[in-house]
Amino acid sequence: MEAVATRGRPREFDVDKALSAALRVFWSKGYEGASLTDLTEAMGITRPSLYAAFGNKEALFRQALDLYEREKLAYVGPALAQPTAKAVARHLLEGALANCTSDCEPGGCLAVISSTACGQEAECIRAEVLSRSRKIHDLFLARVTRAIEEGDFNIPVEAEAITKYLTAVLQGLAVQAGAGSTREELQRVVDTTLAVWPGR
Amino acid sequence: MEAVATRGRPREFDVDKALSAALRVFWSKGYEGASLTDLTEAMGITRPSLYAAFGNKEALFRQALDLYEREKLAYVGPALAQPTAKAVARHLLEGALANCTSDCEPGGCLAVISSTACGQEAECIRAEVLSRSRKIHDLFLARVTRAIEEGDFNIPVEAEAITKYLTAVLQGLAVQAGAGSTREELQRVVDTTLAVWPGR
DNA sequence: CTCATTATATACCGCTCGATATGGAAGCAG
DNA sequence: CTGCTTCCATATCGAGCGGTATATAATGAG
Repeated sequence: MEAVATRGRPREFDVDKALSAALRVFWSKGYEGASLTDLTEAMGITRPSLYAAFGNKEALFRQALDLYEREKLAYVGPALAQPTAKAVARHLLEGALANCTSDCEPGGCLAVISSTACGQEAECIRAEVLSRSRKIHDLFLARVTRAIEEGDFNIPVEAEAITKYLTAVLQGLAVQAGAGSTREELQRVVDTTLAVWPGR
Repeated sequence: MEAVATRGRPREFDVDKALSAALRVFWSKGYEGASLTDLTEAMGITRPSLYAAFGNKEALFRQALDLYEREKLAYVGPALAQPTAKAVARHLLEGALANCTSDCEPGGCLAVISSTACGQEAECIRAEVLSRSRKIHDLFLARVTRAIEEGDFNIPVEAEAITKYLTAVLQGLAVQAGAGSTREELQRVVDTTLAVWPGR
């Protein structure tokens, strides 16, 4: 894609590692809460290096968001491939729980953190995150629609309603994880959600 | 409580109305997202007047939080006084829904917005909000404990688990309301939660 | 009236923000 | 080696932040 420079001084840092470090900062502090000083210190590089490699703060965030979707939200695809609605729900809940309560990563969910209101500087960031969340929502909605046709539910449900219901639980998990709840406590929330799940 | 000044120039603005306006700004932009310029413009007063009347930005936020609890979270008390766990849940869900999707108020929940991660300037604000949230949580937990003793559930449940489960749904409602979901969509989430509720 | 007291209005403070200009160090082509 | 390119380090930019000093206007006490 991008031509490798054959001349000039080579980079002294690993772009992937730096982006990973930036992701962790955004994840724990949000877009506006993460200052360039926070970012450069965590990434181990200087400001000009950051701007040369990633463009600016907003572009860096988008690339961090790409990384987040690619690595941390990888569980969504296999979860949607489960054979029943309840199995889908279980995999989504367990995946979100693992993602939100990792020992070596920040608590909570980057998307939930970044989509809560903040200053107007972050409005376009908010829009970007909401747009990406909607895409995942639509995939989930299609899966639930199929599950209804396949008779996975034992009560009458609307696809949109059950989709947004489980999304709400997942978002609540993220909020509580960010607020400091332990994995054991959140595991019980997951178990409860599955215990009341209306179908197979 | 406070002695009325008998001398000096009288105030030209209504303190309660100004605080109400400040609450709306914090509610829609969060603590750090709300600048003093945003606040003073919405309140219709100047900076020195704000500092004379409320102390500083943090003190203003705490007073706005008091107002929020007193007026916008007033539904919690009556909800917990309902006779069955399901009625409690219904009143909490409907109250939260009304609070999060009012036509004349910002979307979402001030507590959820303020407890999501941001810069370190807001750390003590976060702690304050989390502390207050825990108090409400404890009231709710005690009510659920009583409901279990009274046989309101038709599956085996732990009080802490069901409490945090419903809290998660409520928080998810707030996140979705802040993200722009309509009241009709969120009403269906409420209905779904009640439809799968395990007991009376 | 005068005087003390309090509120408002304007301008400004130091600080941090995101973003850059500048100069030198490090590499490859010839 | 020279010449060119790219990266790193330092210092700095203008803007906005929370907060305030100062001066003026408006009231009641005497």
